[in-house]
Amino acid sequence: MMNTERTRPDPPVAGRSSPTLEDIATAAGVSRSTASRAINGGDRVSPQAQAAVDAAVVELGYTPNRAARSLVTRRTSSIALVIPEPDIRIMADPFFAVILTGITDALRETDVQLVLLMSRNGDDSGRALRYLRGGHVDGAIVVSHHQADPWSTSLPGTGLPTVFVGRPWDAQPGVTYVDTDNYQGGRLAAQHLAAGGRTRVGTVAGPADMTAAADRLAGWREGLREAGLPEGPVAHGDFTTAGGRAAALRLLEETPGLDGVFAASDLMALGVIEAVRELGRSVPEDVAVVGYDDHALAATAVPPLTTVTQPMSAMATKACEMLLEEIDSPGVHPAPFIYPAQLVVRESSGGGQDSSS
Amino acid sequence: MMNTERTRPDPPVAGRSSPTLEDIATAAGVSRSTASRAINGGDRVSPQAQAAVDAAVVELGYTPNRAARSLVTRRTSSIALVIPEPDIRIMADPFFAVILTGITDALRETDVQLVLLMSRNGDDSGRALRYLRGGHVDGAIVVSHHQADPWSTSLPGTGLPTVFVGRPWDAQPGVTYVDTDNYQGGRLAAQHLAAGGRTRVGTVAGPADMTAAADRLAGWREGLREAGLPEGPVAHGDFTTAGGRAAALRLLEETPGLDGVFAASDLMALGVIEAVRELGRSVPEDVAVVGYDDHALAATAVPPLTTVTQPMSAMATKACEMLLEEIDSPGVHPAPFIYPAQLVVRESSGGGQDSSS
DNA sequence: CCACTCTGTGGGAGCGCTCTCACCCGTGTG
DNA sequence: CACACGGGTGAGAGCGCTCCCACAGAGTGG
Repeated sequence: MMNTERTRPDPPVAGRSSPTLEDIATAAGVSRSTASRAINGGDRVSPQAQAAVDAAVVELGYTPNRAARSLVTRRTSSIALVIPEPDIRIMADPFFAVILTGITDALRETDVQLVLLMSRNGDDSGRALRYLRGGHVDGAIVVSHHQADPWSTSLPGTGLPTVFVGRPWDAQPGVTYVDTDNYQGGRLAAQHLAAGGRTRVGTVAGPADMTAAADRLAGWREGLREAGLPEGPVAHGDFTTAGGRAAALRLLEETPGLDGVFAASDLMALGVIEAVRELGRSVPEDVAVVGYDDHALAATAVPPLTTVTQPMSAMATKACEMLLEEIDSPGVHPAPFIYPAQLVVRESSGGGQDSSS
Repeated sequence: MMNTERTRPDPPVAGRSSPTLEDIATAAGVSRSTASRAINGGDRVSPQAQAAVDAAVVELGYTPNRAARSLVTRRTSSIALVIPEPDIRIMADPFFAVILTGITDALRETDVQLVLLMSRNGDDSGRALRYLRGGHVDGAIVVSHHQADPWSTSLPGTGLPTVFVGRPWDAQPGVTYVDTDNYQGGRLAAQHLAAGGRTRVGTVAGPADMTAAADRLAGWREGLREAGLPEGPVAHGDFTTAGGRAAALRLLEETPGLDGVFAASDLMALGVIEAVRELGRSVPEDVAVVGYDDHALAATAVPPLTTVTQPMSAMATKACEMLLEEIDSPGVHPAPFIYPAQLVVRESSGGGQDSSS
């Protein structure tokens, strides 16, 4: 009646003394070896033995002790997600939760756990690096790679399977990554603006030290060249709305006659729209705006944002699958996987009659 | 044939054969026992031995094998962050990254790792529960607790140290949690609106199955009562902008004369503002709006949002600290920690001349 | 009929660590 | 001078698991 909670006789901390493999073996009337085989996908196990072990597992509520298993297999059944901390603060909104769900999806059917590794600039990345080297995880997914980050250079050398989300700088052959075709995305934006009759266009690019930003900018320039348009002004933002707004203000001050702006992220595009309005001009009538990401906010923005898709969740899932593959067959380095870029036309570029409002 | 599986001399996967404690001991000229003592905060170790071991550790780049240590100590040096997956998709923006950084801050000086555990509704929470029970982590932080979630009832019984961020339903005495004074926050919102001369007020409450939402609503009602205002209409949203907008439209349809709305989150408040404008009315002139969270977006919204602060990052840090404490001294259950609510007055409620724009 | 293979099984070693225990030295005490 | 005492140390026993190896028995083939 008092529900005495057992007053804690056993291990004071995590994991009240749970049944061991030995217990299972005894209960099933087999040896520890056979029990182990039965539990680990039973090769060379008779149906009776298998059934007995299965029953014992259920009855005793057995969970293999990861530490013990890990000690001998030298596998940890966990992978790390590495994120530079400044990024999470800044890019939190569009990026992070989506990546996480993507990874979780890929991990759902495995028993692999996700360990989060946030690294600050400088010293702290040494800490993270040491952790990764220490064999505490079987592999790593690295996200949001800046030029100054040590990951792309120091991680592949350690032999730790690593997959980058977004092409890292100086990607050595053999380095695995997942990305979208940012170059093509930038090109599509330019083509779209040109096709809409815009002639004085500029761009709010992303941080110059990220490949995604650099590629989008390069593609954008190429697209303009192809369309016979002048290159136009470039301002850099930090992928946030505030940064986009500030960059757009610089752009519009420099080139007041601008009639089209390509922002390298949807959040920045939102900032661009703000800026344009603050200057008493309208979107898309006076200035067409194209974003990037196809973030959830893009469709509901006012006006709805024309944007280039970037299937973040799918990319994360893919990255995770590639990592698991690389872990399972070491030495194999899957080729980079690049998702095609795709333009979603909505009203912010003046080209959309698809959704009325 | 060529690539015969066994040509690989050392562990094929993570953790290329790193030095063991034995290696350190040999290098330092002491026994394994002494090396172990020296490494683990050396009690009863002579200065010379300590120095020799320290030097060996640095020289060989030794990292203790967590699995081996964990096997004998029955500690894993990792904690879980449990998040219901639907939440992360919905509440991603304001919530998640901030909590994560808060936890990371608390963990920075420890060697404790964060394992992410996303649980779907239903079956999957069983999976997560089994993992938590399995002794794979030393403790858990549970976030965004809905009434239907099994955590508050099933986790405390397992003896696994657990801290909730946000008071769980049916919080038993002894259950540890961190929260803000949501009741007081709701009350402040009501008082503020009343003080601003608003008389026909309504609220866009959060999901009825979350304590934070329920408490804010209860506080709001109490505040109205105190101010002598009628209770006014209530609509429920899901904490998102779109949900807030929809709820506000219902509210304004039901009570067209509304001159003040309290939204239980900033995102919903943004949706309320949208809705008000769609109906051709203005904020704050026609309708005053108060949000909740003091999200980054609140300050930069147009108009800047009056809101109640909720120090999410600090709460997460605190929760993590309490968890570590509970892990270190089992049996001790820190009392719930409640942050006070605080109103930040900006322009959306018509009360703010603080920030011009 | 004696090799063999091949399936199913159990014994045992050992992964790298912590922790108990016994031991060796000082030094202090009766 | 014998004794206890306690700081510093090393040997050894596992923690729970996987995996190698040996071995029994049932088929195959020469």
